[in-house]
Amino acid sequence: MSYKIKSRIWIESENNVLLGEGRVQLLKAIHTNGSLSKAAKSLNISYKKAWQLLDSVNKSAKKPVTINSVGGKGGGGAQLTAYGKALVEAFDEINKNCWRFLDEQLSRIELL
Amino acid sequence: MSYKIKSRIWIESENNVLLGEGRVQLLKAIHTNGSLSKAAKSLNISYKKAWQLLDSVNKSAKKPVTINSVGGKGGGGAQLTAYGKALVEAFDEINKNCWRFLDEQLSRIELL
DNA sequence: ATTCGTTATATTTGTAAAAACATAACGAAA
DNA sequence: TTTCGTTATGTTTTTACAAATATAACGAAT
Repeated sequence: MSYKIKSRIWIESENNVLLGEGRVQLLKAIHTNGSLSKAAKSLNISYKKAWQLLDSVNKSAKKPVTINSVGGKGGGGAQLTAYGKALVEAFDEINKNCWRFLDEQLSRIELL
Repeated sequence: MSYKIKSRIWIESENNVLLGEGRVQLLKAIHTNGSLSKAAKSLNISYKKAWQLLDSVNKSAKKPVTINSVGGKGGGGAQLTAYGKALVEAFDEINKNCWRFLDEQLSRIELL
């Protein structure tokens, strides 16, 4: 067969994106790095892009996904809320389930 | 809830895309229009882009997906092969199944 | 009060993808 | 043999998006 099926999923609210793969990756990087700027560096994206993504997520979420602090020792930082962590986990699980589902669907096709 | 989950799926072979939503849409338009140029017009894309897409599909498919004829009465035309039709149907079905599956997955999430 | 690495934001520059434009080749039919 | 609307392809222009650059504001700790 040798064909592969791929997918991209995302969750929207009123034509604003809440979560997608990039956003989830960013939230994970924030969690492990403790700041948005370090998270951006770790993903090789500009701080600005990271900030825009995070801002967009926080705006379309029902509750805050991160707590951002500015100034102070170390300059500040950002950390995931419990809600944010739960969202990340939920998204990842749906995504994995989707992959499994699609692989199974593809294997039924005899034409390829 | 009011959140919606969306997806994009595609089938690849050795990092070339065989089918995706745009390609399938194009194949359908070829089938209903009888020519690539008319199909492109109906989709509001340039002929060149349509040709490149179709070429890519035919190159990564095991068997021809369209039969293209150049010259002659009416200038020529393009039509789907039986194999092409079968691929389109298979893709559409997987896609619909995926939508159903994802909606069902989303409905399990209580956080949203 | 100075320092520091952040968050937050605006502005400019660069780049890759898309669109637009142009044109050759084709071949059945009149 | 001329005509026609195609397929097939190259070239240029435009546009959208990402990247780069710059800078203000912040506030706990020293």
